[in-house]
Amino acid sequence: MVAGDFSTKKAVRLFHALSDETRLALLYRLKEGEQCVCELTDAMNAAQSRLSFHLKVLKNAGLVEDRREGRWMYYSLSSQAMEELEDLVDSLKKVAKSDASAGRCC
Amino acid sequence: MVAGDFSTKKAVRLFHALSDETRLALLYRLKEGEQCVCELTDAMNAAQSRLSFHLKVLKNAGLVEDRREGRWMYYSLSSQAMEELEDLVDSLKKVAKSDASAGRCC
DNA sequence: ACCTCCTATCAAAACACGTTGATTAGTAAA
DNA sequence: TTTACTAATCAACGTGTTTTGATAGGAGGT
Repeated sequence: MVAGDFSTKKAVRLFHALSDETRLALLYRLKEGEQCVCELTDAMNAAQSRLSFHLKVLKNAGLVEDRREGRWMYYSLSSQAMEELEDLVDSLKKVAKSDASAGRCC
Repeated sequence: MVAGDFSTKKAVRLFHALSDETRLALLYRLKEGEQCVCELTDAMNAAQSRLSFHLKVLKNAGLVEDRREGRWMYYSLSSQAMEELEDLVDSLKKVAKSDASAGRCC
């Protein structure tokens, strides 16, 4: 366990999903609201299979949710994931600033 | 630009550094305070060159700082990086929740 | 100077990841 | 049913990352 409710694996999946330019760009687009894949491919000028791949990574990390409407798939940010991300960063941040290992080490 | 003061590349580097079990374990150990590489290799039962590699990744991302004292290298968390990380997550989190794309898309 | 200790760096191998273009699946309209 | 459209999946390729064991550098001690 890394902290609180998080398994290390989940934390790794979350951070990995965030560690890519294309995926960050997708997330920032989705901040504007729900969008379908075709809107995203148009706006980002990217191959459909490429975005499909990245959206899947984001979905597996829990960062986005999808919804079908007719032929279209709509993606949106998961606000729950954002909370989790914040918690995770908090758990990293809370450093006791307990100055240090007073003794010699090795 | 992804947000505020961050270049996308910097954000990617930061998240990439965080997206690995070994590196997260290192960070959580360093929360207890500054430690030298030998303490970390002992505690984590890991090859020295492996940790050296991961500590370098963390350092390049700005997440840790190092300090030489005699033969030992001491690593510690960078509280500045933690602030930056928090800002970055904030910039992702602030979703207007502006409901959505009213119109048809494609 | 020599030896020992701690750590960084290197090259090679193993592995994981992202891109591409083609195919498949599912939906809707004609 | 046939056709058109949107999106997911697949395999192949190229690239980047991680691990490993060996080597080199730098600091102290003898």
